[in-house]
Amino acid sequence: MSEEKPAEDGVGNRTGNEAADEGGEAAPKFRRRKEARPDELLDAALDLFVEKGFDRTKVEEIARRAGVSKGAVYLYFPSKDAVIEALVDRAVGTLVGEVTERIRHYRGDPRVLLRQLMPLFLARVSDPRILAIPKLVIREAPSHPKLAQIYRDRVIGRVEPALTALFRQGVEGGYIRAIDPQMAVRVLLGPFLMHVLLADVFGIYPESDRPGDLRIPELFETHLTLLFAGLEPDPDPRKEPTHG
Amino acid sequence: MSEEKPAEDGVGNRTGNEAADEGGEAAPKFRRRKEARPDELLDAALDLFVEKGFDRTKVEEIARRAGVSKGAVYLYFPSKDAVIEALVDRAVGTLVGEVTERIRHYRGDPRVLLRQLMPLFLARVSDPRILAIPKLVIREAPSHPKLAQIYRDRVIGRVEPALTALFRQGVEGGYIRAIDPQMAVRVLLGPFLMHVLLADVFGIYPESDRPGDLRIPELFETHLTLLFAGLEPDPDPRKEPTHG
Amino acid sequence: MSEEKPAEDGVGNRTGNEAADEGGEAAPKFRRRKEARPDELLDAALDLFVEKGFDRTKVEEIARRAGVSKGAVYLYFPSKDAVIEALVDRAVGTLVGEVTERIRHYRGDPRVLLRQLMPLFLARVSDPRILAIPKLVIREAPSHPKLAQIYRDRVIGRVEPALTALFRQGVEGGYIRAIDPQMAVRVLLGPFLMHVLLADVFGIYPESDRPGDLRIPELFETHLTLLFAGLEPDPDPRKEPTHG
Amino acid sequence: MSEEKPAEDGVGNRTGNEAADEGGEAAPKFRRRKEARPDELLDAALDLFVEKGFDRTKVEEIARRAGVSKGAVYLYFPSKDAVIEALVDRAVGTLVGEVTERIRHYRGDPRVLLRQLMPLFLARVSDPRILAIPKLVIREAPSHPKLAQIYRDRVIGRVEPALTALFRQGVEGGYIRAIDPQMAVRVLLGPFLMHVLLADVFGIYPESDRPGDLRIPELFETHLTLLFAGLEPDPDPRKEPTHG
DNA sequence: TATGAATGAGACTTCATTCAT
DNA sequence: AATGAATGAAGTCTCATTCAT
Repeated sequence: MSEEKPAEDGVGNRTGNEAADEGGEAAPKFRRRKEARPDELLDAALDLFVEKGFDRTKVEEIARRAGVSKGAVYLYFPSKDAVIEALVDRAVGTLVGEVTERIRHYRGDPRVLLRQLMPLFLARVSDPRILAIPKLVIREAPSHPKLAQIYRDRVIGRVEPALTALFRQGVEGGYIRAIDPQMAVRVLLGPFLMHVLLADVFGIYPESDRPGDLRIPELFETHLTLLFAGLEPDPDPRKEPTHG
Repeated sequence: MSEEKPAEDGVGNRTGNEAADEGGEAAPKFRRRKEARPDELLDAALDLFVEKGFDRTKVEEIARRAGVSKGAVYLYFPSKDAVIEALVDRAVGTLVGEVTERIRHYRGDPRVLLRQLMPLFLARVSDPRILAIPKLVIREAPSHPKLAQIYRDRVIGRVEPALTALFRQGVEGGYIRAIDPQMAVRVLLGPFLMHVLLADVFGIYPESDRPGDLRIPELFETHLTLLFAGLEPDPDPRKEPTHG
Repeated sequence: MSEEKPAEDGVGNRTGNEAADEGGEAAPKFRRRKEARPDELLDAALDLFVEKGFDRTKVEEIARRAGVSKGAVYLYFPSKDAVIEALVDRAVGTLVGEVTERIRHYRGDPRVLLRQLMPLFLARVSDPRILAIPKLVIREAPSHPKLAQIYRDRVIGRVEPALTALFRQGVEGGYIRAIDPQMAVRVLLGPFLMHVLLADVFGIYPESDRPGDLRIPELFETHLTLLFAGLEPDPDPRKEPTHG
Repeated sequence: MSEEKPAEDGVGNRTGNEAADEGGEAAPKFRRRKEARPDELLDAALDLFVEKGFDRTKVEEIARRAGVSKGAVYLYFPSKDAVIEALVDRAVGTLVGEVTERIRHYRGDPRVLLRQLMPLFLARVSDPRILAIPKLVIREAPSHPKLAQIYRDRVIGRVEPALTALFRQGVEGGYIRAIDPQMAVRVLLGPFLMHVLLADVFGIYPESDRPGDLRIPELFETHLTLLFAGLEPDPDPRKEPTHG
């Protein structure tokens, strides 16, 4: 898997050129940054949408945070709706293609692949700017079906089937317990969603030395330990304990 | 646990008296229903908020759906904000007290208690009107911190610590594998959240004969099988407890 | 002049039967007070109109202060506008007839008559409930021309010409200095208006031991001393001082 | 006293640039007049407030009269209340400082100074736009205490004490009759107030060739003649006439 | 390309008035 | 006669979008 390719899981690829602005090349003092403008606007919009929601964010605020005038927004985007759509569009831009391909072609114990993919996923989940996109989509989807559609078409609709297939072949190959592959995907990903929303929506964080610390690695550890142990094929069905 | 007590888990207690109204007579015009009005309005508002979001729902729409005029809404609620707050307030009204108490006082293998509570939780999760509330809170929390606060104070803030304690004593008693109790709560509940949001936000349902079927029981089955097996203490340490 | 006749100058004749209500006669405990209702409503309305202005006073407030329901107001008055009109109408009811007649028929030094009328006028000006009416009219006249009309037709339009005539005959008879009679009326009455508005609008009261004391008698004393001395016919025109 | 300084008595300083606008060119459409807009709006608002009262004037009317759209009002004022406050604020802007200082430092017969100030005061009282402000304040004070406060702090609260002091030193210096200085201020100013309100509220004007003529000079003449004669120190107490 | 003044549809909220009870 | 729930017109204020400069 190519780690050097930026944002290949399509969750986010912020330009991150804030510091580079007047950077390397010629860089005249008042250089126009035509090409950067849309990205700066999207960055500003993302912050605000996450913070206050789409409807409560004014176009002027986006402009102000991006350092341009209200009218300038309309030079780059035909409407406010177009901004949020472009936002999600940009984030899922380079897409998850490579990873899903890798998952789809894998044959063997799913746990082995999942363990390999772990650092990548961990990195994604730990980056607030990347997490912002699905959180935004979840929140605004009802009023912006297009967002849900984009995200589904380009991210979830690809990852979910791939993971489902991964579990299915794992079951069929006898590598893991015989479970419903589709449901297993929910089990695999759900805890992270819960973890993030608990913190984001309700401010409920795990106990930690550092305030606001999500302790993502601990979640990974706990979750994968449980899941991987649970996935172990039953060596002797008669011995299986029945709880409750 | 008293199943006859309505809505004791505080997730929702809709009046459900739409048909009852003033009893058996001849449907008394459209006046003098002071008692029922607030609930009718909240029902209407819930539908609309879930469907289109708070900001996109007009007060007049709420009124129209409840069969009254715009002004009537303000006879019962001082503002539009008050409506959504009352909505969540009503839903968490009778509260989760009993269940959390039961969880908190339990001693033994957590899996046994969780299995017992399963039907109750399953019923909750399967009722769209009950699920609507947390979905609403998740969506509107950033613009209505009060909602998040109510839900945290009355529901999550009680359930989460109780479950954490449940796992903790399970670990300490040697009934289950030594995992981080807080993270285990995310693992326990996350899959349901993921399942519901996948369907709600992206329209991604598990394959099923019936369209729109969430197949909650299958999720339960898969999730608990994996989780319970995963929780099994490591057989090696000879210390293995006897479940059930 | 008959001092026993109440409110014959038409500035106000509040019922003042609040205490007498359950008074003298049979007085059953829950006696309906049909006839008193309108007056009670007007009393309540007057208080509120003076306090907050007509537009800012709600019909329900009037009703509440009068101890009845909102709907009851409409049993006695066809509209909110009708209330304020009835208010002024009632106040100018018994009218200024007698006094104006007396003024109109007087012949001689105006100062003599004015001195005689002083106690009556002083009583009027010192009663807040009576003063409330002209203050109300002044304030609401632009939006309720009818009020101004009533007050002009029944009070000012009678008093002003009478006083003008009084001064005119005083001048013609050589009793007082040759001044413009119409303007003299402004000079006669203006200081009281100024005094009252200064206190009412700006809270500017004369220095006094008692806070909120208008010290009306002192104003009378000062004003009449100056005016009466000023009215003295010039004994010797050559002696007249030239100031500035 | 510097007559060339505009509006130094703080009663009004309308811009009066209606015709000037952007200078002599071709009337630049209806845009880009940021500078003038607030004053235009205030002018429009003043007219309407005086005509119909604050509560009965719609923001859209103010806008229309100023030749802009409803929303434009909110570019310059945060609320409708702010408009009326700015109105009074503007009017009392440059303030009465100079005049009050002059009054306060004067020593001698008050009548001499008052006679000198007469043209100034006459000019103020004769200008409808200036008179509009106190009339507005009187009317709206109960619902907008801030207005009364501004006007009291900046105008009346300065002029009244100054005039009181003027009379007091006049009495102490033996220049005028021994009267209560505070009450004398009411006597001095009241007739003008009465005159103006009589015309404004009730449409009662002095007889004149020109309809709507206030005949202010005649009022001045009559009032000052009476007042100044009345203020003359009693040359021989025994000779004082006792009327009534 | 960029600005920001201006627009005006539309939302929330108020409250005089009605009317079934 | 009295109530107070209900109505809906009307008003204040917001903000996405336009466009002259």
